[in-house]
Amino acid sequence: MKEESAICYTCINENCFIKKHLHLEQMRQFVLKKKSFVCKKSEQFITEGAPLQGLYFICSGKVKTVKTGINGREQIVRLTKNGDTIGFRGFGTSKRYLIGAYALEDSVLCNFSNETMLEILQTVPEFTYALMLFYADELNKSENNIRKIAHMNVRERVIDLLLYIHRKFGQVNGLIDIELSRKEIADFAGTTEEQAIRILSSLKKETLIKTVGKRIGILAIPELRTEIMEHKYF
DNA sequence: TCATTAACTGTCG
DNA sequence: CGACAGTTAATGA
Repeated sequence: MKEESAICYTCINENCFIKKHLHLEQMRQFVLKKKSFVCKKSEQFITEGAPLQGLYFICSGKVKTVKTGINGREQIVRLTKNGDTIGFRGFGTSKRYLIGAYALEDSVLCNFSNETMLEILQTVPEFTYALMLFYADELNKSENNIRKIAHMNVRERVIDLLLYIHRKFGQVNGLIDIELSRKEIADFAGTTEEQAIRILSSLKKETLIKTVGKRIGILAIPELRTEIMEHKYF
């Protein structure tokens, strides 16, 4: 990728952490140190346990982050899209990445080195404060996820995932705008591919969703939502 | 055309 | 609910 096209000042990702603080002139020196590159679909750009190489920001595309379990089964930790940040969990404390990351489609990634991140955090308080809020929010989400995994059955977890990707990636022409294999759906819901397929099939029979190849469209959001409603509070 | 891959189904423990 | 076997459809050397 030409470094030029990924210069932050012309970037369209208004929700990107870097972009949001670009009005501060102190940021200019740091942005220039950024490295951008392309990661093709299904390629891995962070290896679990590899030494930290700073933070990644998604300029365009979609990415999944995973943790590998004991039996070689993968657990998808997050699904992320352009504007999102990756690799922040091990940042600062751990010397190694705690997750692996794969591109779900051809993606452009921006990377800031550990040193550059440190400099930004020490010289731009607005950025540091925003990042702290971000961490707090992420912590809250992850605690919610623990509860989900503990109390929801497989069907409910799949439904929860469908509603989540529907909200996060949106629906185009009646189909959710992300391509996940059935295996990946299973990895996110913490189950096996076959189980995930069965649940999708029954949801389809109940005309709550529809499928076109890999793509999934949600037909009855309220019905699906009520099914997992009881897990949202107590 | 053959081989590979992914979605899907049936069944058993 | 997970694991294994087996079918089907699409894709591509």
